[in-house]
Amino acid sequence: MEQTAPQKGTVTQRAIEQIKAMIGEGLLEPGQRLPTERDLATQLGISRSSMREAIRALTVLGVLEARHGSGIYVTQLNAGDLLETFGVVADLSRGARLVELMEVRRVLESTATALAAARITPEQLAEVELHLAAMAATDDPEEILSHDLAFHRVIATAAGNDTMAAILEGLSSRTFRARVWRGYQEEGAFERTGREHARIHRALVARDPEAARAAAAAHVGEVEAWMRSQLDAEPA
Amino acid sequence: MEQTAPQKGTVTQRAIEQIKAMIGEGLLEPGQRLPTERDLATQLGISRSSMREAIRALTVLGVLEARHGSGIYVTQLNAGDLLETFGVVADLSRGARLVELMEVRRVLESTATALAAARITPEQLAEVELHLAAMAATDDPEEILSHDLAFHRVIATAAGNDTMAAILEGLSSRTFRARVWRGYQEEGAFERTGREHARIHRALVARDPEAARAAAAAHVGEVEAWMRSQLDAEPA
DNA sequence: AAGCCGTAGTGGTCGGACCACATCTCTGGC
DNA sequence: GCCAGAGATGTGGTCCGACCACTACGGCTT
Repeated sequence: MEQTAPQKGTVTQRAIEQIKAMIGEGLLEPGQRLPTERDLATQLGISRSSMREAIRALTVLGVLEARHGSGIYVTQLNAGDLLETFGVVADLSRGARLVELMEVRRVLESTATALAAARITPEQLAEVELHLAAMAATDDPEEILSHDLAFHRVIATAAGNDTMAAILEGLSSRTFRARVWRGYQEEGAFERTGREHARIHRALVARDPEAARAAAAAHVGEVEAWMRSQLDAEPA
Repeated sequence: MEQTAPQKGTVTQRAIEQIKAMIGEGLLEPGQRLPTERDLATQLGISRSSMREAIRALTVLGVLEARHGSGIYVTQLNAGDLLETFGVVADLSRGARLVELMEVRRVLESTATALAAARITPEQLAEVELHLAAMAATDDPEEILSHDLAFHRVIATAAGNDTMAAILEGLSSRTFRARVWRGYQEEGAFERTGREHARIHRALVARDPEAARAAAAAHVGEVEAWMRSQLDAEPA
């Protein structure tokens, strides 16, 4: 009697764990192509349907990538691939957790900005200035939001920690930011964010990590404080 | 001609987005029971197989929960539920990204410990001391690891930011920590971590946030530095 | 030699059948 | 009358087989 699978959980869950384990043990390298769904199902002794569910699960986690007509591949397992799901959290959060997320962002963003102050390259600094100018040149909220995101993305990248940058990216996902901004910008917070961005930029130019940390913390803290007030106003 | 679905992406992906949107718009409350798989499939005009893949995807993301024989439910959407996937990232990361993750953990853990110093309750402090004593009382690595995790978990909880605590939890997932410790503890780092824990505890007792921040940063920083050296030693 | 086109192979979708489990209902005995 | 047990019902879990949509490759045509 061969009892290779000790019957724990659903077969799909088992398949997920097994594939994860294969990757963890290095049996499957990033970018590598997996056997076909049909073969995988046979190998693990389950039906193709169940195997497909397992693959779909690992796909949304950013571990696998399915290309129609071609095959299933292991992703590069970059921080960005794996942390994409972080955006889901931000999009589904409301009320108190939004504030908590902003607190996390404040901590990480200020650290990232401080690191960037020490490490940013002239090219990256030029890019920062480009987005800064673009924000000042228009009053289209959509465009401003777009450059705002890019502004912080460049800085996060310049910090040199891809993982941290990926997390911050998730905490700034488009729908998330759009939701916050909707009410925020209507209170004349436009020019203030402009000043704050300028202050961050000055700190980067001066290569002053502490000033950069303070400026970034204040910048995110402003939004955080506003959200806190909103939360108190209508605790629904 | 009704073209409700403008044909973008796979039907499964569309189903995932639609359910996510329903939750985002508040049509589905946390804890609420969804229609049956069969009904949902009919409503969205897709097959049950595809719907099941969508449900499975949202299940691994911690958004939905399927109970065999009972139904499908929206989770409480707690930070813990949604950020459980964060552990996957930690488990699948190697080499440089491990160091990056530790850097993120250092930043968040030091902040959380600082917050805890200001907010921790006597009960929580007693729990901290309990794990501290337990770690000193045994030399079984498994048990020490267990209490080490609990030690930091209590502190993270005491910080009052569930989201931050959930992220730190993911960054300390059992398999992740076990992998790091395997080589780490063999270098006489046992007593050092003991001293570091004691230092964190003293800062908490003294309700000194800055001392707590420094102690936590040093604690995580030690491991981080060790990992960096390992990375340089064998850049494979 | 270059481009076209057919074909085999792959993931994507579908429908149906059956199983395992949870829950409620109805029955029977106490 | 009440409670425990057996049954019926409905649910998610698994499997199968078929077909569609797309990609990639190779041979064919020009």
